[in-house]
Amino acid sequence: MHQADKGSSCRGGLTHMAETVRVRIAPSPTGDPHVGTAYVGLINYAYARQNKGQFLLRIEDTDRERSTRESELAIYDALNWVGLEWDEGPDRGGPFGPYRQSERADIYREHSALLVRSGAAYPCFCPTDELDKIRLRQRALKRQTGYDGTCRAIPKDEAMARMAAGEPHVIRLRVPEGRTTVIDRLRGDVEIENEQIDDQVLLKTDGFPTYHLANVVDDHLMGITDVIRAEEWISSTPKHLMLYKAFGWQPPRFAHLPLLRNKDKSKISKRKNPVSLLYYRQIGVMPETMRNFLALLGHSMSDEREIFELDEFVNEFDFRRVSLGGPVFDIEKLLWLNGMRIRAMAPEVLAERVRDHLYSLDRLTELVPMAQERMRTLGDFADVTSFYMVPMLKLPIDELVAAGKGRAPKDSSALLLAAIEALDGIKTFDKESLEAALRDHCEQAGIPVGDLFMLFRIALTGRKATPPLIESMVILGRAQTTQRLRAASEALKAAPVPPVVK
RNA sequence: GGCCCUUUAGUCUAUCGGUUAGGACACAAGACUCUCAAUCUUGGGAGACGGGUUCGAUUCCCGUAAGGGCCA
Repeated sequence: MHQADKGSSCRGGLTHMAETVRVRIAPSPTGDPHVGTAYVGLINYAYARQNKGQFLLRIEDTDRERSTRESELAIYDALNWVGLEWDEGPDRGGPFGPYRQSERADIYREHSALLVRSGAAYPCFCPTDELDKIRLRQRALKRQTGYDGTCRAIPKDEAMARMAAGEPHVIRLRVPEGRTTVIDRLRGDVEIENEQIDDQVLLKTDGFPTYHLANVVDDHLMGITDVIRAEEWISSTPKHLMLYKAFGWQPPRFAHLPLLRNKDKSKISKRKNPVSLLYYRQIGVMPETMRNFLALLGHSMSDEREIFELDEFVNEFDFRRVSLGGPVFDIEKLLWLNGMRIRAMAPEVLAERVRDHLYSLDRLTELVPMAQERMRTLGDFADVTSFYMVPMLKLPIDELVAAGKGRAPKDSSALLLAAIEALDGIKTFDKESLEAALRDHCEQAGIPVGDLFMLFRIALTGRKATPPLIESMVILGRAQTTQRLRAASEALKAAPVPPVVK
Protein backbone atom coordinates (compact mmCIF):
# COMPACT_ATOMS: atom_id res chain seq x y z
CA MET A 1 0.00 0.00 0.00
CA HIS A 2 2.65 2.45 0.90
CA GLN A 3 6.34 2.43 1.53
CA ALA A 4 6.57 3.16 5.19
CA ASP A 5 9.73 1.16 5.58
CA LYS A 6 11.61 2.87 2.84
CA GLY A 7 14.58 4.70 4.15
CA SER A 8 13.62 4.11 7.71
CA SER A 9 16.66 2.12 8.69
CA CYS A 10 19.02 4.82 7.58
CA ARG A 11 18.77 8.32 6.36
CA GLY A 12 19.20 8.61 2.63
CA GLY A 13 20.93 5.26 2.76
CA LEU A 14 24.13 6.86 3.90
CA THR A 15 24.59 6.53 7.60
CA HIS A 16 24.22 3.60 9.89
CA MET A 17 25.36 5.43 12.95
CA ALA A 18 23.05 5.60 15.86
CA GLU A 19 21.55 9.01 15.69
CA THR A 20 19.22 10.74 18.04
CA VAL A 21 15.89 11.43 16.48
CA ARG A 22 15.06 15.11 16.49
CA VAL A 23 11.77 16.41 15.21
CA ARG A 24 10.00 19.71 15.38
CA ILE A 25 6.84 21.59 14.75
CA ALA A 26 7.07 25.10 13.48
CA PRO A 27 3.78 26.96 13.84
CA SER A 28 3.30 30.57 12.82
CA PRO A 29 2.04 32.78 15.60
CA THR A 30 -0.90 34.19 13.70
CA GLY A 31 -4.42 33.90 15.01
CA ASP A 32 -5.65 31.21 17.35
CA PRO A 33 -3.68 27.99 17.93
CA HIS A 34 -4.87 25.50 15.36
CA VAL A 35 -6.04 21.90 15.70
CA GLY A 36 -3.77 21.07 12.78
CA THR A 37 -0.80 22.18 14.82
CA ALA A 38 -1.83 19.85 17.60
CA TYR A 39 -2.38 17.04 15.10
CA VAL A 40 1.02 17.32 13.49
CA GLY A 41 2.49 17.99 16.91
CA LEU A 42 1.01 14.80 18.29
CA ILE A 43 2.57 12.66 15.58
CA ASN A 44 5.93 14.36 15.95
CA TYR A 45 5.73 13.99 19.69
CA ALA A 46 4.88 10.31 19.49
CA TYR A 47 7.68 9.61 17.06
CA ALA A 48 10.21 11.50 19.16
CA ARG A 49 9.21 9.83 22.41
CA GLN A 50 9.06 6.40 20.87
CA ASN A 51 12.61 6.82 19.62
CA LYS A 52 13.88 8.45 22.77
CA GLY A 53 14.54 11.56 20.77
CA GLN A 54 13.74 15.22 21.09
CA PHE A 55 10.71 17.19 20.10
CA LEU A 56 11.24 20.87 19.46
CA LEU A 57 9.05 23.86 19.04
CA ARG A 58 10.14 26.57 16.69
CA ILE A 59 8.20 29.74 16.12
CA GLU A 60 7.99 30.76 12.47
CA ASP A 61 7.36 34.44 12.82
CA THR A 62 9.02 35.73 9.68
CA ASP A 63 5.69 37.14 8.56
CA ARG A 64 6.16 40.29 10.55
CA GLU A 65 2.82 41.75 9.58
CA ARG A 66 0.70 38.96 10.91
CA SER A 67 2.73 37.49 13.73
CA THR A 68 1.79 38.52 17.21
CA ARG A 69 3.23 37.90 20.61
CA GLU A 70 -0.25 37.16 21.91
CA SER A 71 -0.66 34.38 19.41
CA GLU A 72 2.73 32.95 20.27
CA LEU A 73 1.75 32.74 23.92
CA ALA A 74 -1.53 31.13 22.94
CA ILE A 75 0.42 28.42 21.10
CA TYR A 76 2.38 27.56 24.24
CA ASP A 77 -0.78 27.60 26.25
CA ALA A 78 -2.70 25.37 23.86
CA LEU A 79 0.09 22.86 23.33
CA ASN A 80 0.59 22.60 27.04
CA TRP A 81 -3.10 22.04 27.37
CA VAL A 82 -3.11 19.09 24.96
CA GLY A 83 -0.12 17.79 26.84
CA LEU A 84 2.55 17.75 24.16
CA GLU A 85 5.65 18.59 26.06
CA TRP A 86 8.50 19.93 23.96
CA ASP A 87 12.16 19.67 24.85
CA GLU A 88 13.45 22.81 23.25
CA GLY A 89 11.69 25.98 22.27
CA PRO A 90 11.71 29.75 22.59
CA ASP A 91 10.13 29.61 26.02
CA ARG A 92 12.41 27.00 27.48
CA GLY A 93 15.61 27.44 25.55
CA GLY A 94 17.93 24.71 24.38
CA PRO A 95 21.37 24.31 22.84
CA PHE A 96 20.30 25.18 19.29
CA GLY A 97 18.54 28.47 19.83
CA PRO A 98 17.26 30.97 19.26
CA TYR A 99 14.06 29.14 18.40
CA ARG A 100 12.20 32.14 17.12
CA GLN A 101 12.93 32.86 13.49
CA SER A 102 12.71 36.60 13.87
CA GLU A 103 15.79 36.34 16.07
CA ARG A 104 17.75 34.43 13.46
CA ALA A 105 17.73 36.98 10.66
CA ASP A 106 21.52 37.22 10.56
CA ILE A 107 21.86 33.49 10.19
CA TYR A 108 19.62 33.47 7.14
CA ARG A 109 21.41 36.40 5.61
CA GLU A 110 24.79 34.73 6.05
CA HIS A 111 23.51 31.53 4.56
CA SER A 112 21.96 33.16 1.57
CA ALA A 113 25.25 35.00 1.00
CA LEU A 114 26.95 31.63 1.02
CA LEU A 115 24.70 30.43 -1.76
CA VAL A 116 25.24 33.55 -3.81
CA ARG A 117 28.97 33.09 -3.51
CA SER A 118 28.78 29.48 -4.65
CA GLY A 119 26.44 30.39 -7.49
CA ALA A 120 23.55 28.30 -6.21
CA ALA A 121 21.60 31.50 -5.75
CA TYR A 122 21.71 34.90 -7.35
CA PRO A 123 20.48 38.40 -6.67
CA CYS A 124 17.49 39.56 -8.65
CA PHE A 125 17.01 43.25 -9.23
CA CYS A 126 13.76 43.06 -11.13
CA PRO A 127 11.29 45.57 -9.75
CA THR A 128 7.91 44.22 -8.67
CA ASP A 129 5.99 45.88 -11.48
CA GLU A 130 8.32 44.31 -14.01
CA LEU A 131 7.60 40.90 -12.53
CA ASP A 132 3.89 41.56 -12.71
CA LYS A 133 4.24 42.36 -16.39
CA ILE A 134 6.13 39.16 -17.03
CA ARG A 135 3.46 37.22 -15.25
CA LEU A 136 0.69 38.83 -17.28
CA ARG A 137 2.48 38.07 -20.51
CA GLN A 138 2.96 34.44 -19.53
CA ARG A 139 -0.65 34.22 -18.59
CA ALA A 140 -1.75 35.68 -21.87
CA LEU A 141 0.34 33.09 -23.69
CA LYS A 142 -1.07 30.39 -21.42
CA ARG A 143 2.44 29.56 -20.48
CA GLN A 144 3.53 28.44 -17.10
CA THR A 145 3.90 31.46 -14.93
CA GLY A 146 6.98 32.08 -12.89
CA TYR A 147 10.13 34.09 -12.84
CA ASP A 148 11.70 34.22 -16.28
CA GLY A 149 15.26 34.22 -15.07
CA THR A 150 16.29 37.63 -16.38
CA CYS A 151 18.75 38.27 -13.59
CA ARG A 152 20.25 34.81 -13.81
CA ALA A 153 22.35 36.01 -16.67
CA ILE A 154 23.92 38.94 -14.89
CA PRO A 155 27.63 38.24 -14.47
CA LYS A 156 28.57 37.55 -10.89
CA ASP A 157 30.93 40.49 -10.44
CA GLU A 158 28.39 42.89 -11.84
CA ALA A 159 25.73 41.46 -9.55
CA MET A 160 28.03 41.75 -6.56
CA ALA A 161 28.82 45.34 -7.43
CA ARG A 162 25.16 46.27 -7.75
CA MET A 163 24.39 44.64 -4.41
CA ALA A 164 27.29 46.48 -2.82
CA ALA A 165 25.97 49.71 -4.27
CA GLY A 166 22.81 49.13 -2.34
CA GLU A 167 20.48 48.42 -5.22
CA PRO A 168 17.30 46.78 -3.92
CA HIS A 169 17.16 43.08 -4.67
CA VAL A 170 15.93 39.70 -3.59
CA ILE A 171 17.97 36.52 -3.55
CA ARG A 172 16.71 33.72 -5.74
CA LEU A 173 17.53 30.06 -5.87
CA ARG A 174 19.06 28.98 -9.17
CA VAL A 175 16.99 25.91 -9.91
CA PRO A 176 19.06 23.44 -11.90
CA GLU A 177 17.81 21.34 -14.79
CA GLY A 178 16.65 17.81 -14.27
CA ARG A 179 14.26 16.25 -11.88
CA THR A 180 14.10 15.87 -8.15
CA THR A 181 12.96 12.86 -6.21
CA VAL A 182 11.37 13.29 -2.84
CA ILE A 183 11.52 10.19 -0.72
CA ASP A 184 8.42 10.33 1.40
CA ARG A 185 8.14 7.94 4.31
CA LEU A 186 4.50 7.37 3.54
CA ARG A 187 4.31 7.49 -0.22
CA GLY A 188 7.62 6.28 -1.55
CA ASP A 189 9.33 8.20 -4.33
CA VAL A 190 7.65 11.31 -5.64
CA GLU A 191 9.33 12.68 -8.74
CA ILE A 192 9.00 16.24 -9.86
CA GLU A 193 10.49 17.89 -12.93
CA ASN A 194 12.62 20.86 -11.97
CA GLU A 195 11.00 22.88 -14.74
CA GLN A 196 7.95 22.96 -12.54
CA ILE A 197 9.84 24.91 -9.97
CA ASP A 198 10.24 28.62 -10.07
CA ASP A 199 13.51 30.32 -9.16
CA GLN A 200 12.27 30.67 -5.65
CA VAL A 201 12.90 33.84 -3.65
CA LEU A 202 15.01 32.96 -0.61
CA LEU A 203 15.60 36.37 0.86
CA LYS A 204 13.17 39.21 0.47
CA THR A 205 14.09 42.81 -0.29
CA ASP A 206 13.84 43.65 3.40
CA GLY A 207 16.48 41.04 4.13
CA PHE A 208 14.03 38.63 5.71
CA PRO A 209 13.97 35.02 4.60
CA THR A 210 11.09 33.21 2.96
CA TYR A 211 9.71 30.09 4.53
CA HIS A 212 11.81 27.84 2.35
CA LEU A 213 15.19 29.22 3.26
CA ALA A 214 14.47 29.66 6.95
CA ASN A 215 12.98 26.24 7.20
CA VAL A 216 15.92 24.43 5.64
CA VAL A 217 18.58 26.42 7.44
CA ASP A 218 16.88 25.96 10.79
CA ASP A 219 16.15 22.30 10.34
CA HIS A 220 19.75 21.65 9.52
CA LEU A 221 21.23 23.84 12.21
CA MET A 222 18.89 22.40 14.78
CA GLY A 223 19.83 18.87 13.84
CA ILE A 224 16.39 17.81 12.70
CA THR A 225 16.49 14.22 11.49
CA ASP A 226 12.87 13.79 10.49
CA VAL A 227 10.54 16.34 9.02
CA ILE A 228 7.00 15.27 9.74
CA ARG A 229 4.63 17.86 8.46
CA ALA A 230 1.37 18.36 6.60
CA GLU A 231 0.85 17.23 3.02
CA GLU A 232 0.50 20.78 1.78
CA TRP A 233 4.29 21.03 1.91
CA ILE A 234 5.00 18.10 -0.31
CA SER A 235 5.18 20.13 -3.50
CA SER A 236 7.74 22.52 -2.05
CA THR A 237 9.94 19.74 -0.79
CA PRO A 238 12.00 19.61 -4.01
CA LYS A 239 13.02 23.22 -3.39
CA HIS A 240 14.10 22.26 0.08
CA LEU A 241 16.04 19.32 -1.26
CA MET A 242 17.81 21.63 -3.70
CA LEU A 243 18.76 23.87 -0.84
CA TYR A 244 20.18 21.02 1.17
CA LYS A 245 22.18 20.02 -1.84
CA ALA A 246 23.38 23.57 -2.48
CA PHE A 247 24.58 23.82 1.09
CA GLY A 248 26.14 20.39 0.93
CA TRP A 249 23.97 19.15 3.78
CA GLN A 250 22.34 15.82 4.25
CA PRO A 251 18.57 16.21 4.07
CA PRO A 252 16.32 14.81 6.77
CA ARG A 253 13.76 12.10 6.15
CA PHE A 254 10.37 13.39 5.15
CA ALA A 255 6.89 12.25 5.98
CA HIS A 256 3.89 14.21 4.82
CA LEU A 257 0.78 13.68 6.88
CA PRO A 258 -2.68 13.93 5.35
CA LEU A 259 -4.49 17.19 5.82
CA LEU A 260 -7.41 17.47 8.21
CA ARG A 261 -10.61 18.28 6.34
CA ASN A 262 -13.90 20.10 6.68
CA LYS A 263 -17.12 18.16 6.18
CA ASP A 264 -16.96 19.01 2.47
CA LYS A 265 -13.47 17.53 2.29
CA SER A 266 -11.69 20.80 1.70
CA LYS A 267 -8.68 21.56 3.85
CA ILE A 268 -9.88 22.35 7.35
CA SER A 269 -10.52 26.05 7.78
CA LYS A 270 -11.97 28.44 10.27
CA ARG A 271 -14.54 29.48 7.73
CA LYS A 272 -16.24 26.13 7.92
CA ASN A 273 -15.19 24.64 11.21
CA PRO A 274 -14.03 25.67 14.63
CA VAL A 275 -10.29 25.10 14.30
CA SER A 276 -9.09 26.83 17.41
CA LEU A 277 -7.85 24.62 20.21
CA LEU A 278 -9.02 27.31 22.58
CA TYR A 279 -12.56 26.77 21.36
CA TYR A 280 -12.54 23.10 22.17
CA ARG A 281 -11.03 23.74 25.54
CA GLN A 282 -13.65 26.36 26.20
CA ILE A 283 -16.60 24.11 25.45
CA GLY A 284 -15.15 21.52 27.77
CA VAL A 285 -13.49 19.00 25.54
CA MET A 286 -10.84 17.46 27.75
CA PRO A 287 -7.23 17.47 26.63
CA GLU A 288 -6.95 13.69 26.83
CA THR A 289 -9.96 13.47 24.54
CA MET A 290 -8.43 15.86 22.06
CA ARG A 291 -5.20 13.85 21.90
CA ASN A 292 -7.08 10.61 21.67
CA PHE A 293 -9.32 11.92 18.92
CA LEU A 294 -6.50 13.36 16.85
CA ALA A 295 -4.66 10.07 17.17
CA LEU A 296 -7.65 8.38 15.56
CA LEU A 297 -7.37 10.50 12.44
CA GLY A 298 -5.13 9.00 9.83
CA HIS A 299 -3.73 6.36 12.15
CA SER A 300 -5.10 3.18 13.62
CA MET A 301 -3.98 1.06 16.53
CA SER A 302 -2.97 -2.49 15.74
CA ASP A 303 -5.94 -3.92 17.63
CA GLU A 304 -8.38 -1.24 16.45
CA ARG A 305 -8.69 0.20 19.94
CA GLU A 306 -10.32 3.59 19.85
CA ILE A 307 -10.04 4.81 23.39
CA PHE A 308 -6.49 4.99 24.68
CA GLU A 309 -3.99 7.17 26.46
CA LEU A 310 -1.07 9.15 25.13
CA ASP A 311 1.56 6.68 26.30
CA GLU A 312 -0.21 3.86 24.49
CA PHE A 313 -0.15 5.91 21.33
CA VAL A 314 3.51 6.68 21.78
CA ASN A 315 4.21 2.97 22.07
CA GLU A 316 2.15 1.95 19.12
CA PHE A 317 2.54 4.77 16.65
CA ASP A 318 3.79 3.41 13.36
CA PHE A 319 4.18 5.09 9.98
CA ARG A 320 2.97 1.86 8.42
CA ARG A 321 -0.37 2.39 10.11
CA VAL A 322 -0.88 5.88 8.75
CA SER A 323 -3.62 6.15 6.15
CA LEU A 324 -3.41 8.82 3.52
CA GLY A 325 -6.97 9.90 2.75
CA GLY A 326 -7.55 13.29 4.35
CA PRO A 327 -9.72 12.65 7.41
CA VAL A 328 -12.76 14.80 8.11
CA PHE A 329 -12.64 16.38 11.54
CA ASP A 330 -15.89 14.93 12.88
CA ILE A 331 -16.97 16.92 15.91
CA GLU A 332 -19.77 14.46 16.66
CA LYS A 333 -17.30 11.69 17.22
CA LEU A 334 -15.05 13.96 19.23
CA LEU A 335 -17.93 14.70 21.59
CA TRP A 336 -18.89 11.04 21.81
CA LEU A 337 -15.32 10.23 22.81
CA ASN A 338 -15.37 12.96 25.40
CA GLY A 339 -18.61 11.55 26.81
CA MET A 340 -17.14 8.07 27.00
CA ARG A 341 -14.21 9.38 28.93
CA ILE A 342 -16.41 11.37 31.25
CA ARG A 343 -18.46 8.31 32.07
CA ALA A 344 -15.32 6.37 32.83
CA MET A 345 -14.26 8.82 35.53
CA ALA A 346 -14.76 8.46 39.24
CA PRO A 347 -17.48 10.93 40.31
CA GLU A 348 -15.22 12.77 42.69
CA VAL A 349 -12.63 13.23 39.97
CA LEU A 350 -15.25 14.45 37.57
CA ALA A 351 -16.55 16.83 40.20
CA GLU A 352 -13.17 18.47 40.38
CA ARG A 353 -12.91 18.68 36.66
CA VAL A 354 -16.29 20.31 36.34
CA ARG A 355 -15.44 22.74 39.07
CA ASP A 356 -12.16 23.65 37.43
CA HIS A 357 -13.83 24.05 34.10
CA LEU A 358 -16.90 26.06 35.05
CA TYR A 359 -15.97 27.67 38.30
CA SER A 360 -12.29 28.34 38.28
CA LEU A 361 -11.51 31.53 40.13
CA ASP A 362 -10.11 33.02 36.94
CA ARG A 363 -13.26 32.40 35.05
CA LEU A 364 -15.53 33.66 37.80
CA THR A 365 -13.51 36.80 38.23
CA GLU A 366 -13.95 37.46 34.57
CA LEU A 367 -17.68 36.87 34.61
CA VAL A 368 -18.77 38.37 37.90
CA PRO A 369 -18.45 42.03 36.94
CA MET A 370 -20.86 41.50 34.09
CA ALA A 371 -23.34 39.58 36.15
CA GLN A 372 -23.23 41.57 39.35
CA GLU A 373 -25.74 44.28 38.51
CA ARG A 374 -28.16 41.71 37.26
CA MET A 375 -28.09 39.51 40.37
CA ARG A 376 -30.38 39.55 43.37
CA THR A 377 -29.35 36.15 44.63
CA LEU A 378 -26.08 34.35 44.18
CA GLY A 379 -27.96 31.75 42.23
CA ASP A 380 -28.87 34.35 39.63
CA PHE A 381 -25.27 34.15 38.53
CA ALA A 382 -25.89 30.80 36.91
CA ASP A 383 -28.83 32.17 34.98
CA VAL A 384 -27.19 35.38 33.85
CA THR A 385 -24.01 33.67 32.65
CA SER A 386 -25.53 30.46 31.36
CA PHE A 387 -24.96 31.51 27.76
CA TYR A 388 -21.28 31.42 28.48
CA MET A 389 -21.25 28.10 30.30
CA VAL A 390 -23.18 26.20 27.67
CA PRO A 391 -21.03 24.65 24.94
CA MET A 392 -23.69 24.66 22.25
CA LEU A 393 -26.55 27.08 22.42
CA LYS A 394 -30.03 26.04 21.49
CA LEU A 395 -31.01 28.85 19.19
CA PRO A 396 -34.51 30.23 19.37
CA ILE A 397 -35.13 30.33 15.65
CA ASP A 398 -38.31 32.36 15.82
CA GLU A 399 -36.68 35.11 17.79
CA LEU A 400 -33.72 35.08 15.51
CA VAL A 401 -36.01 35.50 12.54
CA ALA A 402 -37.94 38.23 14.32
CA ALA A 403 -34.74 40.07 15.13
CA GLY A 404 -34.30 40.46 11.40
CA LYS A 405 -36.94 43.22 11.59
CA GLY A 406 -38.88 42.04 8.59
CA ARG A 407 -35.87 40.90 6.61
CA ALA A 408 -36.15 37.53 4.98
CA PRO A 409 -34.27 34.96 7.09
CA LYS A 410 -31.78 34.37 4.35
CA ASP A 411 -31.00 38.07 4.28
CA SER A 412 -30.38 38.09 8.00
CA SER A 413 -28.21 35.08 7.42
CA ALA A 414 -26.15 36.93 4.84
CA LEU A 415 -25.96 39.90 7.15
CA LEU A 416 -24.38 37.77 9.83
CA LEU A 417 -21.96 36.25 7.39
CA ALA A 418 -20.81 39.68 6.28
CA ALA A 419 -20.37 40.70 9.88
CA ILE A 420 -18.25 37.63 10.57
CA GLU A 421 -16.00 38.73 7.75
CA ALA A 422 -15.74 42.14 9.31
CA LEU A 423 -14.78 40.63 12.66
CA ASP A 424 -12.18 38.57 10.90
CA GLY A 425 -10.30 41.71 10.05
CA ILE A 426 -9.81 42.67 13.67
CA LYS A 427 -6.37 41.96 14.97
CA THR A 428 -7.02 41.96 18.69
CA PHE A 429 -10.38 40.81 19.91
CA ASP A 430 -10.97 43.49 22.52
CA LYS A 431 -13.78 45.85 23.40
CA GLU A 432 -12.50 48.89 21.56
CA SER A 433 -11.64 47.13 18.32
CA LEU A 434 -14.90 45.22 18.31
CA GLU A 435 -17.04 48.22 18.94
CA ALA A 436 -15.26 50.22 16.27
CA ALA A 437 -15.32 47.43 13.74
CA LEU A 438 -18.99 46.66 14.22
CA ARG A 439 -20.20 50.24 14.09
CA ASP A 440 -18.03 50.85 11.11
CA HIS A 441 -19.35 47.80 9.39
CA CYS A 442 -22.97 48.82 10.03
CA GLU A 443 -22.36 52.25 8.63
CA GLN A 444 -20.78 50.91 5.47
CA ALA A 445 -23.42 48.29 4.99
CA GLY A 446 -26.17 50.74 5.80
CA ILE A 447 -27.73 48.71 8.59
CA PRO A 448 -28.97 50.24 11.83
CA VAL A 449 -26.56 49.31 14.58
CA GLY A 450 -29.42 48.13 16.75
CA ASP A 451 -30.58 45.64 14.16
CA LEU A 452 -27.25 43.94 13.88
CA PHE A 453 -26.67 43.98 17.61
CA MET A 454 -29.98 42.28 18.32
CA LEU A 455 -29.19 39.58 15.81
CA PHE A 456 -25.81 39.18 17.42
CA ARG A 457 -27.27 39.12 20.88
CA ILE A 458 -29.63 36.29 20.11
CA ALA A 459 -27.06 34.41 18.07
CA LEU A 460 -24.51 34.63 20.87
CA THR A 461 -26.65 34.22 23.97
CA GLY A 462 -29.94 32.79 22.79
CA ARG A 463 -31.77 35.62 24.59
CA LYS A 464 -33.01 39.12 24.08
CA ALA A 465 -32.02 40.41 27.49
CA THR A 466 -28.37 39.90 28.29
CA PRO A 467 -25.26 41.49 29.71
CA PRO A 468 -23.64 44.04 27.39
CA LEU A 469 -23.03 42.57 23.97
CA ILE A 470 -19.48 43.64 23.25
CA GLU A 471 -18.25 42.57 26.67
CA SER A 472 -19.95 39.25 26.18
CA MET A 473 -18.18 38.80 22.88
CA VAL A 474 -14.83 39.51 24.44
CA ILE A 475 -15.47 36.94 27.10
CA LEU A 476 -16.70 34.35 24.65
CA GLY A 477 -13.59 34.95 22.64
CA ARG A 478 -13.05 35.02 18.94
CA ALA A 479 -13.47 31.34 18.19
CA GLN A 480 -16.64 30.85 20.17
CA THR A 481 -18.12 34.09 18.87
CA THR A 482 -17.56 33.25 15.22
CA GLN A 483 -18.73 29.71 15.76
CA ARG A 484 -22.04 30.89 17.24
CA LEU A 485 -22.56 33.54 14.62
CA ARG A 486 -21.94 30.98 11.93
CA ALA A 487 -24.38 28.56 13.54
CA ALA A 488 -27.02 31.30 13.67
CA SER A 489 -26.37 32.21 10.09
CA GLU A 490 -26.86 28.62 9.04
CA ALA A 491 -30.01 28.27 11.09
CA LEU A 492 -31.41 31.38 9.48
CA LYS A 493 -30.56 30.20 6.04
CA ALA A 494 -32.62 27.10 6.62
CA ALA A 495 -35.46 28.89 8.38
CA PRO A 496 -38.82 29.20 6.62
CA VAL A 497 -39.97 32.66 5.61
CA PRO A 498 -42.41 33.84 8.29
CA PRO A 499 -45.92 34.84 7.29
CA VAL A 500 -46.30 38.56 6.78
CA VAL A 501 -47.88 40.23 9.79
CA LYS A 502 -49.83 43.37 9.09
C1' G B 1 -4.56 26.03 -16.15
C1' G B 2 0.26 23.10 -14.81
C1' C B 3 2.37 19.65 -11.32
C1' C B 4 1.74 16.43 -7.20
C1' C B 5 -1.10 13.46 -3.67
C1' U B 6 -5.39 10.59 -2.48
C1' U B 7 -9.78 7.13 -3.25
C1' U B 8 -13.52 0.73 1.54
C1' A B 9 -20.75 2.99 3.99
C1' G B 10 -22.77 10.10 5.50
C1' U B 11 -17.92 10.11 8.76
C1' C B 12 -13.19 7.70 11.13
C1' U B 13 -11.04 3.17 9.94
C1' A B 14 -9.52 -2.76 9.64
C1' U B 15 -8.00 -5.89 5.60
C1' C B 16 -0.50 -6.57 4.15
C1' G B 17 -4.26 -11.86 -3.22
C1' G B 18 -8.53 -16.47 -1.07
C1' U B 19 -13.02 -13.00 4.68
C1' U B 20 -20.65 -14.09 4.67
C1' A B 21 -15.43 -7.18 3.56
C1' G B 22 -14.60 -6.45 10.41
C1' G B 23 -15.03 -2.34 14.15
C1' A B 24 -16.45 2.77 15.71
C1' C B 25 -19.38 7.53 15.14
C1' A B 26 -23.93 8.99 13.06
C1' C B 27 -28.82 7.07 11.62
C1' A B 28 -33.31 3.65 12.45
C1' A B 29 -36.00 0.13 15.53
C1' G B 30 -36.53 -2.34 20.14
C1' A B 31 -35.41 -3.23 25.50
C1' C B 32 -34.71 -0.65 30.18
C1' U B 33 -37.09 3.80 32.27
C1' C B 34 -41.21 9.14 35.69
C1' U B 35 -38.56 12.25 31.33
C1' C B 36 -34.00 12.75 28.98
C1' A B 37 -29.42 10.75 28.65
C1' A B 38 -26.55 6.55 29.38
C1' U B 39 -26.53 1.31 28.55
C1' C B 40 -27.85 -3.22 25.90
C1' U B 41 -29.93 -5.76 21.47
C1' U B 42 -31.09 -5.57 16.42
C1' G B 43 -31.02 -3.27 11.50
C1' G B 44 -29.95 -0.69 6.90
C1' G B 45 -25.52 1.05 4.53
C1' A B 46 -19.04 0.42 1.45
C1' G B 47 -14.39 -1.51 -1.94
C1' A B 48 -15.47 5.35 -7.69
C1' C B 49 -15.42 3.36 -12.89
C1' G B 50 -12.92 0.61 -16.96
C1' G B 51 -9.10 -2.41 -18.40
C1' G B 52 -5.19 -5.75 -17.42
C1' U B 53 -1.83 -9.47 -14.20
C1' U B 54 -3.46 -13.99 -11.61
C1' C B 55 -6.55 -20.25 -10.62
C1' G B 56 -8.44 -16.05 -7.72
C1' A B 57 -8.47 -9.35 -6.85
C1' U B 58 -10.87 -4.32 -2.21
C1' U B 59 -5.67 -5.70 -2.12
C1' C B 60 -0.65 -5.45 -7.62
C1' C B 61 -0.23 -2.50 -12.57
C1' C B 62 -2.37 1.00 -16.30
C1' G B 63 -6.16 4.41 -17.74
C1' U B 64 -10.52 7.45 -16.58
C1' A B 65 -13.27 10.01 -13.02
C1' A B 66 -13.81 12.45 -8.49
C1' G B 67 -11.75 14.90 -4.20
C1' G B 68 -7.62 17.50 -2.22
C1' G B 69 -2.97 20.28 -2.07
C1' C B 70 0.77 23.45 -4.18
C1' C B 71 2.12 27.12 -7.88
C1' A B 72 0.19 31.08 -10.41
